[in-house]
Formats: sequence, C-alpha cells, structure tokens
Amino acid sequence: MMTADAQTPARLRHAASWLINQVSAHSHRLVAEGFAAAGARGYHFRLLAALDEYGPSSQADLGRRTGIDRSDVVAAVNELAAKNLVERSPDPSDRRRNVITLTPDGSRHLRELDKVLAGIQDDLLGPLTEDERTQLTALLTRLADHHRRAG
Amino acid sequence: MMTADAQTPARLRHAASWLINQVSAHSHRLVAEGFAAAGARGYHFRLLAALDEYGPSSQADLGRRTGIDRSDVVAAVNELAAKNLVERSPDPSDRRRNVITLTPDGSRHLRELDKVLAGIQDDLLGPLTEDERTQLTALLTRLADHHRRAG
DNA sequence: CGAGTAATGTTGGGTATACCAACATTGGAT
DNA sequence: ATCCAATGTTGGTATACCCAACATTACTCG
Repeated sequence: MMTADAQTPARLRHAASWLINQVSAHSHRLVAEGFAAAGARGYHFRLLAALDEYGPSSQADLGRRTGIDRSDVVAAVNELAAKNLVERSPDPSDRRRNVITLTPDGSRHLRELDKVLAGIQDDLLGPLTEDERTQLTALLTRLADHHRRAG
Repeated sequence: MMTADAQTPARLRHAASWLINQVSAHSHRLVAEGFAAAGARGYHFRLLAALDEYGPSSQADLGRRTGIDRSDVVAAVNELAAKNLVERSPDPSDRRRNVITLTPDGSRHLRELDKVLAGIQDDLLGPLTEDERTQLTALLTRLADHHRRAG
C-alpha cells in the first residue's frame, strides 16, 4: 500500500487507470483478507454464487459465467469439493461433463461470504453519500458493460 | 475475460467491488498490453515517472512514492538499469543508499509510455462524456484519498 | 455411416502484482 | 557507546489471469 504521506507522481495521481487501480487494489485487499478469514478466496465465491443462482452446472458453464478459465475452475472446484461445499459428479447425459452441485454446507458458506462482502462494500464506499454511490455504480456499470461487449 | 454473453451472477454484477474489479481488470489488460508492446511493465512506468518528477532518489524513496515494495523495487531497477533507462550508483552521503538517476534513454522511454497511457485512458473511458469522466475521476479520487489515509 | 470438427475436463506451464520475513550494513539518537 | 531505525537485497508466498496441449466424448454433414 501507498504509505500514508508519500507524494505520488502527478502523472499517476490523475490517470483514471491509476485511480481505478488504487481503489481496486484496496478493494482487493479487503476482499482477500475477509475471504481468507473465512477460509475462501475470490474464485470460490464466484463459483458458489454462480451455482446458487443458476443451479448445478458443468465446469465449462461455470467458467463462462464467472469469467474463470477452464483450467482454474478445475483447481477451485477441487478445493471446494475437498471442503464438501460442492459435489462433482459425472453428467449422465454428456459423458464429457461433470455436474457441479452446491451442497448445504456450500450454501451456508456462501451466505457467510455474502455478509463479508456486504461489509466490505460499506468500508470501500465509506466516504460517499448514497447518491454518490449510485452515481459511481452507474458509471462503472456502463464502463464494465461497454468493455464486456467490445472486449 | 468474461466471454461476451455469459450471465454473470447478480450478486457479482451489483457489487461495487466487483464492478471496480472488472473495470480495473480491463484497464490492467490494456496497460499490460500497451506497455508490453513498448517493452515495459507497470512497475517500470511508475518508477520512471517518480524519477522524472522528483529527480534522483534512493530506492526506498522510490518505493514509498510509487507504492512498490522495497524488494520489488530492487528487481525493477535491475531491469531498468539493464536497459540503460536508469543509473544506479552508491550515495556518497549515505552509504546504505543507492542513488537512482533517470538517463536520457529513460526520459525518452517515459515519454513513449506516456503516450501509450494517454491512448488507454481514452479507450477505457470511451463510453463516458467529458462531464462523466470528471465525475468518475472525482469520485475515485475521493475514495483513493480516503483509503490512502485511513488504510 | 464415417470423417472431421468442436466441446470438455485436465495437466502443466507462465506472468504480473503484491506482500512478508530475514539479513548485513550503515546512520542516527540518546 | 549502545541501541534502534533505515536501506538494499535475497528468497519466498499468494492471487488472479491466461495459454497450450491432450484424451475423451459429442456433434455435424457429406
């Protein structure tokens, strides 16, 4: 982290990419800490959330929905399965696929992570008023949507 | 990257931390590509910018100004020195320190990276009007400032 | 039907960013 | 003079992201 005082070069201070990175890095730190304390990491939450919202899925689908590479889905699902948060079984209708299912433990864990994340949003957006939060979210959503389409 | 269509879980889609991360990831990709094409990476730009704006500095100062860990400064300065973009010499007034100096080649390279970065800002903020860009920058600056102080 | 193409899970690798702990050397402070 | 702090350095960790190759299975279309 930028240590307190430290004069940041103006070039950086005013670049949108730098600002976004700073805030993102902070958010990242918060999320990493919060999740680590709950024994999870980013990929875990993303996968659990996708399973909760879309139901049992193949690993490839999970990857597409969460933006995680197929190969990284394998590892993360291994970890989740080892903790009984998720169950992996072959898909009888397509033998190439596995069906990943959220277990009751997984649901519980997800709800826990939800709380962690909610707390982080508040910390992250702390200095902003409700209106400003809405503004920021709207602007970021537009950027995210635009870049998701246009790549 | 999130592949085009793919339904992102609502939980993620609406979290500020996720949005920021998405945009940051995109910005990151752009910067990485742009810099890679110029034979540089993020740390290099940050260090060169700090040297340009504050003059010859010790590695520790560079680290504080750019938010880069001391140990990572070592590696990055090694790389920059190997390309003659920077010169490392012992500080006669404090034998613990090195003085890192920007070379003419380094200045040239920095100006090149400046251009790359300027192009990226435009791409990144593409969908926003001038006013909206100002808004976004202001909001992000407040968040960054707040978290820089409060940690 | 058969042949080629595409999707899936998996392994194994690579990179950038961000940290942390330890160490020897040197400065500075009390 | 002694203790403490700063500095450069080495080496290690974790996360996120991304790529290439491979065997297996499904699908398509001549």
